[in-house]
Amino acid sequence: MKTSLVAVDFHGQGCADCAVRGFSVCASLDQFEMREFEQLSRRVSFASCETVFAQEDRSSCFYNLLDGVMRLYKLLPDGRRQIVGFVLPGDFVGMTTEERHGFSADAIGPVTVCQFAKLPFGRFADDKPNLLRRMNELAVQELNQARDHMVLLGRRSAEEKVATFLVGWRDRLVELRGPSNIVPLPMSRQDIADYLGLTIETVSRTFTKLERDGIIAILPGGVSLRDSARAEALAAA
Amino acid sequence: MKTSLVAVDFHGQGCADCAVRGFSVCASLDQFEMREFEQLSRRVSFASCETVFAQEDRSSCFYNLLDGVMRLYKLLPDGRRQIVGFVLPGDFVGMTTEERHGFSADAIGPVTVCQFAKLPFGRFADDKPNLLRRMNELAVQELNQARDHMVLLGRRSAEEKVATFLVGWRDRLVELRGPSNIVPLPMSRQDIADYLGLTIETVSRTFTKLERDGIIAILPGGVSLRDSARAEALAAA
DNA sequence: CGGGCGATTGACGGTCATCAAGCTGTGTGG
DNA sequence: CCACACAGCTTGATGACCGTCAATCGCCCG
Repeated sequence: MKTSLVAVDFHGQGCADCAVRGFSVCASLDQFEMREFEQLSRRVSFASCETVFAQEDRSSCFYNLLDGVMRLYKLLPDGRRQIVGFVLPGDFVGMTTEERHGFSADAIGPVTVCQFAKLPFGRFADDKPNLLRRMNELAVQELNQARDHMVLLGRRSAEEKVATFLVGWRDRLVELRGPSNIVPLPMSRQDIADYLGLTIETVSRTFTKLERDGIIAILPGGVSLRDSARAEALAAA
Repeated sequence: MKTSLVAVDFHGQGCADCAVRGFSVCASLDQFEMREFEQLSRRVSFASCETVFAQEDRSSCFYNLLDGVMRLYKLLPDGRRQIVGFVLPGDFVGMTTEERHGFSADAIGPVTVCQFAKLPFGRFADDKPNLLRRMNELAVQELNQARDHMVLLGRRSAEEKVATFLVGWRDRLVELRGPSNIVPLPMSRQDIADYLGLTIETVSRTFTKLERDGIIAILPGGVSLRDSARAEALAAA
């Protein structure tokens, strides 16, 4: 939970060769805007488990994940934790008009982000309807995911929760890296539990049940979807 | 669940005297933009329990609630329901870039909305950064609420859920109608249960428990927060 | 080899869901 | 005015699912 930076590059090393150029916010910018935008950004790396920002921090920056995985979570005063999302490369994080973030973000494994100071970013975006529309699009998309997750948390059984998570996580990785039924799980069982509103023991038991039923195979660092049709059925149910 | 319109007024009867003028999307518009905007909108009323739009409908309109209360919900194929939010006057609903809404909205009691066709609205907004920013603001606000609700659904006990709901609902009504610890509850127990991820029986039992403990008094059509400090403590916990 | 951490498994219990009455208030019709 | 019906809510009895507590396993790394 230290928050020291591990590496800093002022003004990135060019957006042109950025891995997430095509599908993040910046996709909405033209060549010239891009050049200007580049000046606002800064590449920053974090080591595994470092906190990128915390719930109570003043929200002075936005982040665009370039590499690695992050978890976003909220803590109750007594320490209960709810993970509200996992972040993959290309995802835009921290957008808010509030004074403080309202949730924390930390690195699951080493992470590189593209960081923007909120104020100059705001000034830059102010007269760029295409960028504003793109940000709207992203916010609405996240809102839809959030609502889907509410259904999961409020109305689904442990088995459905785990299956839904695995299928959803696979689908996100497929978008990013191409089709495969091998699903790497960089996050811990505790993270999965806190994402699904379960305990670590229930997650573990459910994994083994799914394995016994021939739906998945548990591998070191992930699972394989042996019977993705049945997994998807559980997820849809 | 009929969806017939009850009353229609083409081009509203003026935004100038609109009850929610001050705090909805339109707050970001100047006099001249407003005049143009007025032409895009249309006042529509719905009777109690009518569906304003359904999950699978093509998302052709946005809505601004003028009067009444609505519930937004998602249904699983087997009929389980999760209410993802209650809508009060001034709230903006239906914003999406997707083809279909993804959730349903229906009236709890009679309702009046200000309706916009998506396409002309989009064209109108396209070159109005102030409006786009305002929409961003609203989307981000909703996203924050959604995340708070995830914590509630995933990590809180029945008693905390109910207390949090009552306090939160009171606070929203206070914003709208001024301070009071009388909390009208236009929605049914079933609605509350589906919002909190509980059953109707658990909600009912929890209400009576809170009453026995002197925290609330159950009134016809609502409750009174007798000991709002303790209610808030439960909600914060 | 031994320490340590994360994951798994087992035994047990509590919270909340389920099933089933009963209650209350409101509207209807005689 | 009362009987009746009906819908929404409350209450009770029971049990399942999942949380809790605790022991063990497996693996990595010193």
